[in-house]
Amino acid sequence: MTSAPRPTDAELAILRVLWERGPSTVRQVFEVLSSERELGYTTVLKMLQIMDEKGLVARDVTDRTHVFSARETQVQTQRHLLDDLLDKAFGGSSLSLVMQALATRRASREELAEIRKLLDQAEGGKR
Amino acid sequence: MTSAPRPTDAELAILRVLWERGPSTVRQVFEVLSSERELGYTTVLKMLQIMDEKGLVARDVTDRTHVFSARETQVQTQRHLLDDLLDKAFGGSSLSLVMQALATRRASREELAEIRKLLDQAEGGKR
DNA sequence: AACCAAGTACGACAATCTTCGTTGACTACT
DNA sequence: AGTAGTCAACGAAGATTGTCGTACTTGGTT
Repeated sequence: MTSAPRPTDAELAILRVLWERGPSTVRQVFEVLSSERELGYTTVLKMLQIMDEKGLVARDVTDRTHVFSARETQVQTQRHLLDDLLDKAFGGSSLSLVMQALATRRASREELAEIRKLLDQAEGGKR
Repeated sequence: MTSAPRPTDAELAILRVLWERGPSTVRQVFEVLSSERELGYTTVLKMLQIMDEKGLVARDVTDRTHVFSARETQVQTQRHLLDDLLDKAFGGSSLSLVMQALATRRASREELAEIRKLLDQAEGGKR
């Protein structure tokens, strides 16, 4: 069996809720999502059914009201998505990816300092 | 008119060729792509027609054999994709994105130095 | 003028994505 | 027992993606 496929945008929105809230019922996911945008309860349900089939989420059927949880951690998924993007759009060059990421100007000064610290560690560990 | 939509995987493969080669005919793109994997000439043609409609590529109709070129530079597209991913999967935190990127791939010491230099510039510009 | 190679356009198709409406089952309360 | 509310399952519809086959067009060569 191949590993779980890349989540779509709508699937990612659901995963975000699962990562934040932890294991949740359809209704709980629906509440969060419907407060952000218009969508129906059954839409979320169907999404979760599909994501279950794909192996993106796990489903606890113990109670009548099923409980869903993300199968991968947010970090694992992030890594996969980044890896994918690296291949598809950056020719595998993590350097240019990082450069672009820093150039978006969305990084605050604190974040930059944080990254610098990380760089120190990375270089230290390489010695 | 909204800006060009996010290119799909197949579209990115074509854009890669256009970025490398510069403005190209369908046949030229087809040659490159079909050497990597099996696909038909008309598939590439159709792809480019769609990408033209979407505004991802420009088309020069002067000659009978049309010439297509990417409307955005590789860097611009990379930035958009990164921005998108940042929103959808990283909660807008470029810090964690960069951390993941650095953790995923073994960056060489030269690359790390390069990134450090970039950091200096970024911080300097913020002052 | 007739023909052929190379090009574009059109339409179709299966697969996937996203969205629901409807139905049937179960629960809890009268 | 009957009824109102909650829930999962099913099926469907419209949009997008990725892939071509076929048909039409045109410019160059006999």
